[in-house]
Amino acid sequence: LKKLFANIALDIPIDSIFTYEVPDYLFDYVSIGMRVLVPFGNRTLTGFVIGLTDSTEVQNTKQIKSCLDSEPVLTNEMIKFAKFISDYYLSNLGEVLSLFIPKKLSVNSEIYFSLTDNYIVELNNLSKANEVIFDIVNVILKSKDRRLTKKQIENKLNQNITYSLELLVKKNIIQKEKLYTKTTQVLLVKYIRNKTKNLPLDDVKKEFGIKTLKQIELYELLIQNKEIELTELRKNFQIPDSTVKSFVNKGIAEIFEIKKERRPDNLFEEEMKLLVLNDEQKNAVDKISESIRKNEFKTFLLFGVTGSGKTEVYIRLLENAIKENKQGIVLVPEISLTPQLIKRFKNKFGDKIGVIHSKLSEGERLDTYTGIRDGKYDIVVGPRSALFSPLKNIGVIIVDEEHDHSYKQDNSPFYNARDMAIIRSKINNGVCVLGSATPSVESFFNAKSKRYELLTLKKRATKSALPFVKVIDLKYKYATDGYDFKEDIEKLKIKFLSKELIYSIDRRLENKESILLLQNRRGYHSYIECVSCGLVEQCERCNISLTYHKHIDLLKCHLCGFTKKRNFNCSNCGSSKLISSGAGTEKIEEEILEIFPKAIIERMDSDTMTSKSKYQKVLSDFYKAKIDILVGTQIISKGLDFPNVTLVGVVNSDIGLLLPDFRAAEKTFQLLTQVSGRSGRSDKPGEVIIQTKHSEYKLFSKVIEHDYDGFYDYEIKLREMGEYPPYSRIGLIEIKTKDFNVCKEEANKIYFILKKFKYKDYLTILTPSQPLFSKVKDQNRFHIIVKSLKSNDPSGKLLIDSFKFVKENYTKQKDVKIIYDIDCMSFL
DNA sequence: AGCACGCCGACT
DNA sequence: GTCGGCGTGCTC
Repeated sequence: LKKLFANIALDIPIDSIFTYEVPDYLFDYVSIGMRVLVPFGNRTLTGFVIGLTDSTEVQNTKQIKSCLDSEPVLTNEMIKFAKFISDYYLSNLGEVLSLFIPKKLSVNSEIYFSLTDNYIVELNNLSKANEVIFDIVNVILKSKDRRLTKKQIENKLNQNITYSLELLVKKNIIQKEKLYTKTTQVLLVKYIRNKTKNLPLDDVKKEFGIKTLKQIELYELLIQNKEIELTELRKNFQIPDSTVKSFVNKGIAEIFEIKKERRPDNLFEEEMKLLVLNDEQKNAVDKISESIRKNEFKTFLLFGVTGSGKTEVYIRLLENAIKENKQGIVLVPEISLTPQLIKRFKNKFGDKIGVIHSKLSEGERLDTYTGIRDGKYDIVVGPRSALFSPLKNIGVIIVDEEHDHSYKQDNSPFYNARDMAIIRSKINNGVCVLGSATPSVESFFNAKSKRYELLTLKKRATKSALPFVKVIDLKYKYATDGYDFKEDIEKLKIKFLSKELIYSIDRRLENKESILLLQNRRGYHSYIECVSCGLVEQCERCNISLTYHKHIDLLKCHLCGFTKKRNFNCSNCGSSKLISSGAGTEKIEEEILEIFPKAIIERMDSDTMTSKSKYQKVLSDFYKAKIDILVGTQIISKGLDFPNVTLVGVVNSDIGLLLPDFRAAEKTFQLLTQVSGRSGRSDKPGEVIIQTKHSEYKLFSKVIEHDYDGFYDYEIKLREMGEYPPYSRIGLIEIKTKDFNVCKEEANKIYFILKKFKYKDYLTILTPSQPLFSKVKDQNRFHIIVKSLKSNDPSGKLLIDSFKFVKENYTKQKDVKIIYDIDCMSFL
């Protein structure tokens, strides 16, 4: 008798594929790309079928329990793509494959504990019962379905209960049951319709004996409408359920269900503008569209200054792709996934576009997913996760703001969606378009070396000029004395705003123009220092000072979220002489309000933008010029297009500039250029005022001149000298554990394993070091950085193999966490 | 990652 | 003997 085996990838952190036997009844049913339920230890897990064979070396294979899909949810293309990611980023294949499927669609088993029917009797029989036993019984009794998992009980009682639980099971007081996790379901909406072939009311009265007012009302409604939603009957027509029920019982009407798609609504309104492309835009659209038409894999770098109309180019490209019966993905950084951008795409593509973002409900997520899979949408817009959309015929993948660091996932799998967009395009013989006003040094290097085709948009689409940028060095801020103010601001204790900036704000307010103020730091004061002993209040769990947040009157850790009350005396020496320094958005908002008490000011940072609607409201109000000044973190720097903004102020551009990161200058240049681009987008000329204490840095003069090329030329030389990307790949191994010495020891062990790697001489392996945040959430951290020159190792294979070598040879100690991060973005 | 199993030590 | 805390090793 012939047997069939399936290779199954599971979403668990084990680097292995498992082999299961396919039972007879699934023989003709199971195929590659389907999800199946498999027994795993004493659990049941959802796995992906990635291969079928008729023989196996594996002994004692178990059988697949059931098949979850009637047709594959993963295509060969997706599996191939996932294999690449799994190999490149050293992550488990099942973990990568699960990126293609909404989490809540996976079925897993969970063991629940509930009370037996005669638990009271058995409890009394118990020779000696301790407190824990009663606690467990009580907790289960109080729970919703009278059943809980072990973890849930442990969380409620705050103690380990393994033994007592097993004892209770043995004594027949508690029983175990295996239940499956609930998956998100399709939404079915109930409708009612006439069953009497629209008999006139009088006949129905006679035949079915209806008489009450509500019944007559309902019948009239049924004649007027083919079908009505039940909730509508209740809400809009006040017809009670009992009336509906009586109709069903009498056979006058019937109830049926229709699948309803949950679509998130969009509050932002913007008129649809008819835009004519300029020559540069037209050229870009033509060139890229041609490659799309020819099924030619190619990567383009669309380098367009802020306001040059990149979005319009994207829209035309997608239009052309649809004409060729192809589909497209648009990746955007999460924070620029604004209602404004979505609205623009929706104006153009209407119902053909699916939007994904982090604030979708589970139901909305599922419906968007099935919509994409069933071919309802041709375009998907979303953050990095949208790269895994189940489109069948991808012609183009667009990565907007390709330089943005949010494309890199900061937990496993550590993929960079920008780089993987290129890979997925290649697999699909499609085109990848990287767009930015401030391309990453890596991408621009690739364009210059002809790996990508460079397309440049130098002109602003609206013909408005680029804003006038001025850098003010706060070391010499009194040089700007002599302005004539209506109120004497000398009397106010203004610490963070230069007179020049204040003066400009004043002018804009007078002209009823809007102002954007960037302060890339949350909170009120960044730290509190004791004058007597110099102690800075630190987080108890992290190696970072605490930030004071005035609106909640608490000190907050920006790494772990820990909060504590503010002390008025130094916790070290007891001195009451404490000084606060450094300003966050809260403090800036307050200073502005002191100077301009009549101005309408909103603050936008992750503390205030707690909900989607709040975010939409502020944006919408700012667009309609109901807000004069918007103060915010980098959340405000990208993608927003507000015609009334004529002044952008950067309160402190040194935040981030002085960090020990080879990309610090690049990041600052990008942030300043991006935020500058928000100014003067319509006919009114824009102005930008940048405050710094380090105007001697090269990047400032390049921001003033809007000279990306100049900045690049300067920066690329530093990269070459330091053997940094794009000349090399950087891999990071992070070792995390509670105990400092253990952490150091393990880091050294791994370092010495790396030193035994066969091709170690081709790599630069740096000795283990403590990162800037050497402790986070009570975990000490060590970093080992490995650089691999692309001239030696073009595909990165050597670097990846060296990490694989560590994985194979390092035996993990308990509680030590190891992270392998290829092409890491940050070393902090 | 879970989970079982088994060893050990503390406490009646 | 009872109870709870870990460490170890396995999962097709």
